[in-house]
Amino acid sequence: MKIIFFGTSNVALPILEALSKKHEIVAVVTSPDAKVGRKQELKESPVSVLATEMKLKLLKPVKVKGEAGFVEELSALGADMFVVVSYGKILPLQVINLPKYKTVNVHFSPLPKYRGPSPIQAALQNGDEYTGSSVFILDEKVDNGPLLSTEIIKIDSDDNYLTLSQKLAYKAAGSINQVLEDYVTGKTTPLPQDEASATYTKIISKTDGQIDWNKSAYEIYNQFRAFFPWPGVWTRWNGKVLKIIDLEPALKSQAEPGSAKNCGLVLDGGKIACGQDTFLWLKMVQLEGKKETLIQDFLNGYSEFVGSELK
RNA sequence: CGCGGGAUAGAGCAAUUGGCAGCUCGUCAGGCUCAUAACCUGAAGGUUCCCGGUUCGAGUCCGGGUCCCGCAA
Repeated sequence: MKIIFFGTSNVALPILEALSKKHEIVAVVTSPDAKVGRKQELKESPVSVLATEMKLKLLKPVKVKGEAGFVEELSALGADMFVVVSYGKILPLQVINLPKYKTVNVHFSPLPKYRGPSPIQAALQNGDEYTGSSVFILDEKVDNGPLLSTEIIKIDSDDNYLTLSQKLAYKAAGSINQVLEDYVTGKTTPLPQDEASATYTKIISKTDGQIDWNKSAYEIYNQFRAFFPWPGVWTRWNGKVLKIIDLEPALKSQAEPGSAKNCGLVLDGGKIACGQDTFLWLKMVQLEGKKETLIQDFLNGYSEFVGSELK
């Protein structure tokens, strides 16, 4: 089958590789190179790097809709199916319906749960034990089309965005060819999603990383897992931003009933009082303008840290 | 030239108007202890990022350079 692959981030990579083993990838569409970092250097997307390595035809439209001649170019490639994984842009119907077998999307949640741009983060942040990946046929609404397959995987208690997205990506890559084959041969019937149980996620922004110390240590830990490595979690100390690079909820036996009235209070050893009489240990932090620092070193340098309050 | 913070002992940080470069931890030696990441005593460890300037005297003031980081994007 001739396939055009749409993808941008790391999670798309294993699936592109898997597809290329069974099918002819006539083109890869990815987001344009973006300026990144303090020096504003242009950086190509992970999918762009892989596609270049694989010597695949690469397209980087700024806009899918408005770009002159883009739809015609796609059409001319004569693909049988489009496959979309974490592309980052919404495709118009005009594009979706071009190929014979339409456009298939891999979404990293058990749809209709967690539709939208941050399903992996949402599962972690909510402390879910299970999540999954879904393959469905795109329609005009976001993550709304009929399902071809859903796979469930367990979330480990120490999984973060990085590890979980890897697991999901490889799991999906392992079955994608079978799912597509069953689809084109008519072995599976696309199943409409249950609209009533749909939930939605939103785009993650930097401000989502700010810690609310009134939440329990476990909620904060889940926030930390969900936003690792980006945007990370942070708080304020002495009016400065303090990034929390690593943290760990304290065991119940380390709790000190009654002392958690001041949420955000720093106790000995870098233990922080959180909501619901819980505590967490800071393990590595970074003050704005400074480097990442082990909490022991940080405490050695800033003797006034213990007893102060994080906001 | 987008905005801003920083570079001082192995690590993390101080150092007042320019005046012998300190603190906590670590390291080493000794002591105490059944024992310990505990406690006591002592020691080693510095080209204060680099180059130049001002000064009797510069970590500190001035000029230039290198590197690191936060924000924004």
